[in-house]
Amino acid sequence: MTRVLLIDDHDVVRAGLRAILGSQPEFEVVGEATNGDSGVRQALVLLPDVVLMDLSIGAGMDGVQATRRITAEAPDIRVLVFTTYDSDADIVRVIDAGATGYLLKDSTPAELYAAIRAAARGQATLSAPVASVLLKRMQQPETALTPREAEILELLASGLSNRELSRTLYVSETTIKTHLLHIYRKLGVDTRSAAIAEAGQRGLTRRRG
Amino acid sequence: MTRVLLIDDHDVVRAGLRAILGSQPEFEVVGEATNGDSGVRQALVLLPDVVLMDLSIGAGMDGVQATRRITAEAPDIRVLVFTTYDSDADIVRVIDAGATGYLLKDSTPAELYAAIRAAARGQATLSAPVASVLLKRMQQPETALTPREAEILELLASGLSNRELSRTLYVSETTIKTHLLHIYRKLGVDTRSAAIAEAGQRGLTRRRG
DNA sequence: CCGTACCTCGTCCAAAAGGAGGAGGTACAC
DNA sequence: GTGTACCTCCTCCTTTTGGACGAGGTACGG
Repeated sequence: MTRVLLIDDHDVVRAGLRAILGSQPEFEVVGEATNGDSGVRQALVLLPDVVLMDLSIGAGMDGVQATRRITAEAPDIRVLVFTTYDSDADIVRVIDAGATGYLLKDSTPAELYAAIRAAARGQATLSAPVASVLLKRMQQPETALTPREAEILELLASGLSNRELSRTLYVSETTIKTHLLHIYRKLGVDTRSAAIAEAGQRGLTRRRG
Repeated sequence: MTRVLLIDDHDVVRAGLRAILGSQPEFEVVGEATNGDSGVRQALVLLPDVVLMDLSIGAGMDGVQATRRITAEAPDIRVLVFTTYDSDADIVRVIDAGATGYLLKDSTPAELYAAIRAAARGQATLSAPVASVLLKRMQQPETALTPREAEILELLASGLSNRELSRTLYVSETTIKTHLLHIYRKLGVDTRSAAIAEAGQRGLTRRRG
């Protein structure tokens, strides 16, 4: 029996996961949470085998932070990211945060079962589009953004100035400028506008809402 | 009994909707489709009271086109858009295509029931964030971009500098700057980065090949 | 221990962009 | 004709970015 904790702020998605996992005797949904704080708390109390984590869980602690907390404080819990976007930046950051796998929400039930089983055994699973993003990145290592750079690019793409970036991330404007220059080189551009456009092309942006 | 057709390419979402609607005797899920073509065909055959339509249903006919087809050929069917994004452009386009309502996927079951009941009676429903987008737009009609401004914003969003814009459009940099200032005021921003981000949010950008 | 990658911060300078204000031209509706 | 909306261009000024250095700190694997 594999014990699963759901962290997702969409009622419909949680209901779907309950229905799909409930139809298989090998899985048991032991808890649900709709935000990062509650999710982390429940994970540490319930100690599930696998956490199914949505990355876009709204206000407060986001999915990446929640993943980091859980894997840091309870290394035996496997965090399987289950989300809508294949944002390049998110993948890098959440895997860096300790996630065991990354599934897109258009996965079939069979893929979901397999991924949870694999995660419970500690094996990694990536959705095909996600895997291809990472593979492409391996083949062209010079374009690989570091986690920090990916984070900054994502904020950049939401329209922040250097000053706003520095205050958001609690570092100096100089640091922001340095990161941006590195990002520009890796993206092959020389203005922030082109970097934002390129980020959009590469699907590195996050939608609001 | 309200007969509902689901059009969504996510297994998990369809399972969730089945579970949530199935718990209420007033609703019956009479069919499911995972793409626009199949969805339109089923709608015209099954003649449900309400279609729950995801806008991002991948390749082929998209959600807006499918909505237009269904409402054009079977005006008695109410199309309730049920999707993740509150993209400004999508909302306007799909309502123009004849959708009766627009719900975000983070709606609660109660909101979903109410919206389907309302749609079955022909009444419109909009999620709060969606309604606020439309209201804001109604209240500030001066935010409409002129054709020239829209053209410049689109080029801007591809990363061009003022000089590149001026050369592309055969006008002076001064002219570009003037247009940009007008665009900034209409978009409520004061930097090109924020304007690009805003353009992305409003779906005003074009993807290059 | 050493090398490497990453994140951080600094200076100095040049280029680009933002902002205010004015202004001439066309096209079109009333 | 008058008014309005739009596109075009100008000057003068401040602020922001981009670019080219260097450099200290941490973390990690060989």
